[in-house]
Amino acid sequence: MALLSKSCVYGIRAAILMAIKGNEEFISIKDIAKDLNLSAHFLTKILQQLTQEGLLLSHRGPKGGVKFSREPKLIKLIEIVAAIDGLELFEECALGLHGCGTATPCPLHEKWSEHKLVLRRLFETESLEKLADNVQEAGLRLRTLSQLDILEFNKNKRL
Amino acid sequence: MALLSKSCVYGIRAAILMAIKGNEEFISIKDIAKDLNLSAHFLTKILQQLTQEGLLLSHRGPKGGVKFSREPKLIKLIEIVAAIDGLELFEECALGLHGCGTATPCPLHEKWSEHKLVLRRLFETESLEKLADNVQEAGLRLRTLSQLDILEFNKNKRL
DNA sequence: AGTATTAAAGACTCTTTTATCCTAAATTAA
DNA sequence: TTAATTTAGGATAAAAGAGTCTTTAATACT
Repeated sequence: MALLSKSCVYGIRAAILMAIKGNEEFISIKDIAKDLNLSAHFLTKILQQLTQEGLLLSHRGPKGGVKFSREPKLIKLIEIVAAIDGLELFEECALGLHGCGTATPCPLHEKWSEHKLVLRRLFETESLEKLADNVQEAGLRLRTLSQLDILEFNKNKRL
Repeated sequence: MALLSKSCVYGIRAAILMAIKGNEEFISIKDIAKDLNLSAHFLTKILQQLTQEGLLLSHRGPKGGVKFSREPKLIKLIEIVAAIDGLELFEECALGLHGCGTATPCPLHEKWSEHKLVLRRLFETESLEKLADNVQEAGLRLRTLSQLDILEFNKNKRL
């Protein structure tokens, strides 16, 4: 099991890339998909969810694409997660017990509910702009690396 | 997305129940399944994985069942998780980027790798015996609650 | 020896997630 | 108005996860 679904991490990667490109004009989903090496159709579906949640504005036709409805500075990672995976991760019992809570806790309840808060705080704290800055300043990555990419990286120390 | 797969939480619940029952004799999987309100066949598959990993001993035939290969005191939660879900959760990049690491980090790498350690520690710290004690001392729960169960609980403050 | 019991193992089904493909609708620009 | 571009949306397919069912193998007890 991973922490986040694939759809969710694709959505996050796309959002960070969009934040890097600024939020002046609409950015075509096809271009984002090409940059991230993802299926454009699939990414379209994922970003549609962000549009429906009001996180993105979309525009059809030539010069169309998507852009954030607010400054990326103000958008926190948890908003992307909430729109795609939901907040279950930050709210549910680790043992999946429905009635788990202070009144009727599971044996992990106390430890896990403490931990959930920390995890949630992490996602609430990171803004897209900050993550975008990380990427640019430190030359961080958004794409998975193929063997070829790794060779390339070793030469240029950058992707 | 949940933190752990259903198989994994079923395995954990079963293991805690087994720890509560002590580790003297083989316990029949059917009985465990009945107690936890799970499908016996499905639980058999899950516990098979724990047997194959050497966490459990199994025995066929009358008076057969499963028991821990070591004292439940010595078995940590993370061993169950490792056997069923694997350690991916505690080792992988939050954005699912394969080459992510100190050399070629993703924008979340630093924060998440710090956090992964804390999460891992949580699962490494909790022993089955301790969780079993929690359940017994505080009257905690291992089953999901039906509406009927909740009424029952409100009467007796215990399940 | 025979029978009942129990885990192991495999076939199979159902659901969800992931992914692809095609068509429709909106929009721009010539 | 026509053509090109781009998101929206639905149909479909493939893969993984969740769950059921049947058969087989081992074992204990009579």
